[in-house]
Amino acid sequence: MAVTIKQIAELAGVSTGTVDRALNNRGRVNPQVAERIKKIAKELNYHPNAIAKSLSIKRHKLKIAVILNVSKNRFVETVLTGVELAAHELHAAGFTVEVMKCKDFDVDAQLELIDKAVSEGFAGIVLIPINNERIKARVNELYEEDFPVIFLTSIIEGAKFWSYVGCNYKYSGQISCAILNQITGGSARLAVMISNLQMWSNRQRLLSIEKYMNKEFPGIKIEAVLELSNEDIESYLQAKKLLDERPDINSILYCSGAVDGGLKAVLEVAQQRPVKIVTFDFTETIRKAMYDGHIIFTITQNPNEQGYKALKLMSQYLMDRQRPDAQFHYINTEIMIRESIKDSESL
Amino acid sequence: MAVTIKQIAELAGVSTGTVDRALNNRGRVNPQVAERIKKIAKELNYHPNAIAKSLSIKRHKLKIAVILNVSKNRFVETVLTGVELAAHELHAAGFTVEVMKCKDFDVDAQLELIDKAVSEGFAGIVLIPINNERIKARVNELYEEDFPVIFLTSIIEGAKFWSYVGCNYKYSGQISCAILNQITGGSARLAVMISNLQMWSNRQRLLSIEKYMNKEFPGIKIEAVLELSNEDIESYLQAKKLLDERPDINSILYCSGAVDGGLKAVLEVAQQRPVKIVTFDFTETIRKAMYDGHIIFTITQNPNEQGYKALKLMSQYLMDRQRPDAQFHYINTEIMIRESIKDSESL
DNA sequence: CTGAAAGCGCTTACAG
DNA sequence: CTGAAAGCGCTTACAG
Repeated sequence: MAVTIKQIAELAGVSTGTVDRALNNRGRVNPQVAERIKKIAKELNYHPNAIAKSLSIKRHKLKIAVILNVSKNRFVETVLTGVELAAHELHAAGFTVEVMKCKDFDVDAQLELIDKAVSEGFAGIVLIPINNERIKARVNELYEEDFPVIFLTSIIEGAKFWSYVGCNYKYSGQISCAILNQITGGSARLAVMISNLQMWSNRQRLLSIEKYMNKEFPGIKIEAVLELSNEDIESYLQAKKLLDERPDINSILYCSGAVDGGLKAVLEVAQQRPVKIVTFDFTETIRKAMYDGHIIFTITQNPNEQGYKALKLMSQYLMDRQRPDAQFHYINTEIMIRESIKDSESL
Repeated sequence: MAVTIKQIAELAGVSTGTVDRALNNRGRVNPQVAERIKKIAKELNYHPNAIAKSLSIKRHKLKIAVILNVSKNRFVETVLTGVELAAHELHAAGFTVEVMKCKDFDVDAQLELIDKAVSEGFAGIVLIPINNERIKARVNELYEEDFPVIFLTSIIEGAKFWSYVGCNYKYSGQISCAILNQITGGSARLAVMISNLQMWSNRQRLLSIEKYMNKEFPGIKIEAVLELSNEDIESYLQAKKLLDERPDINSILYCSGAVDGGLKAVLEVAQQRPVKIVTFDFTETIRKAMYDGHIIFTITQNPNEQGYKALKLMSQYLMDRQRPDAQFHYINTEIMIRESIKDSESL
């Protein structure tokens, strides 16, 4: 059987409590003794039993806050599914998870929720951050206080944080270029439609697309980049206007899966003239359009897995009281085609 | 906090031991008392704490056998990675996992390993089964004895088993058709190359491809179906011969990712004439050919996740002493393009 | 700075 | 058929 702290305690001639304190750097132990204990643990190749750890930690009732924006955002809704699944599992290990919602881009509301979480004794925050200086400042403060914050889905540039869990925007952008290249035969007039470019995630993706398309697929010309409103009607009008004014555009990379309005306009235009469409994400609207054959490929970033992973990671931090090595935790980008839908439903 | 057996015991006026016996149908408890306990548990919406369960079960040292064939099969090697990861995690919960390897299609060897696992007191078997009557008979016996067997990757038709963990061959076949349709523009002369058709998995996939292609993409004609040897040189010669004899074939669905020989012949021919290639699985050879642009898409079935899931499922059976509802546990089929490679490496 | 003891929730010999 | 008790491995008040 595996090595236990009891064995280490016997070998070191101390109690298990002391071993625990030494191995977990809890202080209140003679440095020399700690040294000896650590050495023995290393020699024996000791690995703590995570299950026992969880069970034991139950008494302390650690609380985790998940702060996110949710105004009709279908993407975030799916993130929440994963959050809830993880919350359920973590419950057995003694964690309490509270989801705190605020409106999109409402900086004051997000700041308030952060302060609330801290003052109410939450042990860590999982955050879909608004890219804003005030929030950045607050997050940096927390970092200095050693308060764990995990950025989910997006980050604030220049901010200090424990981890990022989300999509690798660089590669998902490249994948979308390659797919578009395939279905257009390497030559097309392209419009890229994307959400709020204030968000790091959207800017990353756009940058990646522009750069990679130019370099690898020069036959595909980016004729227009449209920053869509987060609002359905507004984005519908924006997209409609562009496509009406530019009849030469014959392919679209729709990067704002969460916003239905613009997509509606795109699908309408596709009825009138041949347009190749590649989207991101997998919403109800996209699913339907794929079934009907209007969207050929969509690229998803597993939002529910992102929510799940972020919470699991936070629980690890809190249990081990230290951050893992990696700061960036990427979630797999997936390519879906009409036929993938049933496959994903059969899981 | 959540409901515990202690609370139930108090309400029912019995000891926790009795509650445990009643709730887990271990017998040795008055039926009426058991009834009452179950009723209380239901009313309180009791859910056992899986973590505590694991920890407690540690003393019993349950053993799980994983029996599979491994003669140079790159697919199975990846399955093993997942098996090992799960084995590592299960170790903390008191399970011991032993991997028993036998040669491809060696029925006697597989039977022997099954008997060995049973006689040596293993609690369950995860099996990549050979599609054979004698093995089927043995597996059915085990089923009658309530000995848990999980089929991994493939099944034996007509056999009785607890669960299947693997790919949904029907949908992965359909996905490959749709991809081929996209990259050929809907018209092609196709050769399908596939491994041993004695295996249920391969037969399923082929059936799905033939049926779906005919129905949805009539412009793509299946000109040849080649059953490849499992052996590199032999399969190389087979594929070479077909492609030399049939210069009209301009697209290939290569379904035997695990066998490199045939693929080598395919890639050689692709140097000489334009051939569109879609493969299954993601081996070193396929990775390289994708980088070089010779293979456009490959379809993977997450072999390591299959190994992982099968073992996790078995541990659940053994802990809960009952099988879950679902018999078929499908693992996600993924579409990969050249640009997906880096993304998957960044995980 | 250190140890003995209780506890997390569940399971199981053992004694009755 | 039933209960009291010990145990899985780790953590933490508490007392010293």
